[in-house]
Amino acid sequence: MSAERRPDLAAMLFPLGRALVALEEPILAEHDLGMWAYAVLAGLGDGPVRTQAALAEAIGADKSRVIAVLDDLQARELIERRPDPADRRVRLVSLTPAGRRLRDRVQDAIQHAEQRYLEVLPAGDREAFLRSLRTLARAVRAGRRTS
Amino acid sequence: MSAERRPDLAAMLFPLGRALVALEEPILAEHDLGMWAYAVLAGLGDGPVRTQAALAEAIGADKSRVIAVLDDLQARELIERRPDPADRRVRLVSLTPAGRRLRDRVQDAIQHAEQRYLEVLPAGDREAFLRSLRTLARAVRAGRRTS
DNA sequence: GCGCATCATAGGCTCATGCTTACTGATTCA
DNA sequence: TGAATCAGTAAGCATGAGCCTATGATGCGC
Repeated sequence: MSAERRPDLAAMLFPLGRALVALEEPILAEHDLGMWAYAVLAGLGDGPVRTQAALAEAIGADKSRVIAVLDDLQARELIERRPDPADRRVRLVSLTPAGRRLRDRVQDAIQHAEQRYLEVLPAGDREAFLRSLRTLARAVRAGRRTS
Repeated sequence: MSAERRPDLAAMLFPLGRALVALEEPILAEHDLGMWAYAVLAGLGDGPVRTQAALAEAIGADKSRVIAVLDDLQARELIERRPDPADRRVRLVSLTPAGRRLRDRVQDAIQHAEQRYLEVLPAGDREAFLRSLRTLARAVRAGRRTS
């Protein structure tokens, strides 16, 4: 047991991630949302409003790539983009009520679908798994900042 | 607690995966290995020999994309590619002793680096997390086959 | 007021990926 | 024997991601 030969983390995480994304795709397609669009909606949920560059970085997207997504979401009245009265260089991005509703609906559907995967885990492990994932995700975000 | 608002699994898995890959890259570069090359070396470890198409599918790569990788690994005498005497259409791919040594060395280095991430988890959760990951990764592989 | 930094935006460039087609040699089956 | 199938190989194409630069508008320190 000294040298437990487990597969590398990345070797297990990536197929899992791909499978999860494949799970999300049909759900997002139903609501005419792309991955990035959904990432924006979900990312806006955490904080109330923010600046666009920060939003892009928060969801791990390229600054220039997010703009087209925001344009589309704005045209569909799912988000609002207003110039900050305090600093008119930045745009305050916020969810509209419709955007909030859509995000909730999609997120519910996705998390319901995810249950199918989580069900293969014993209840105790499932708890610990989700807790660990959140801890690690937070650590990654923190690491990005300091490095 | 009825509606626990956790982030979607994919939203946590993907940044983690990216961070893990970023962790591996410098280690692989030290040994002149690309991601796919390492995936092949690691993938060959499980079974003793196999057919190329099966290998490609096992590591989630495209059949045509793997060939160049195999060519390179073979040129460096890390793998062996021999026609199967039983069915001369297929090539039996196997690690050479040098290939096995390299894979072990790299895998040790990678898993050592991964510890830095796992350390943020309490010991009990870490166990459950790794166990869950393996279970889920297996479930994904199984799901790919049946669907 | 002037120069420098910052934000949003736009465009382009490169690369890896996934997908597709075609060709060759080998096998299997009718 | 002949036809269909299959593994490996090679090449091409479309897509999307990351990255880098430029521009216009604004804010801030000097």
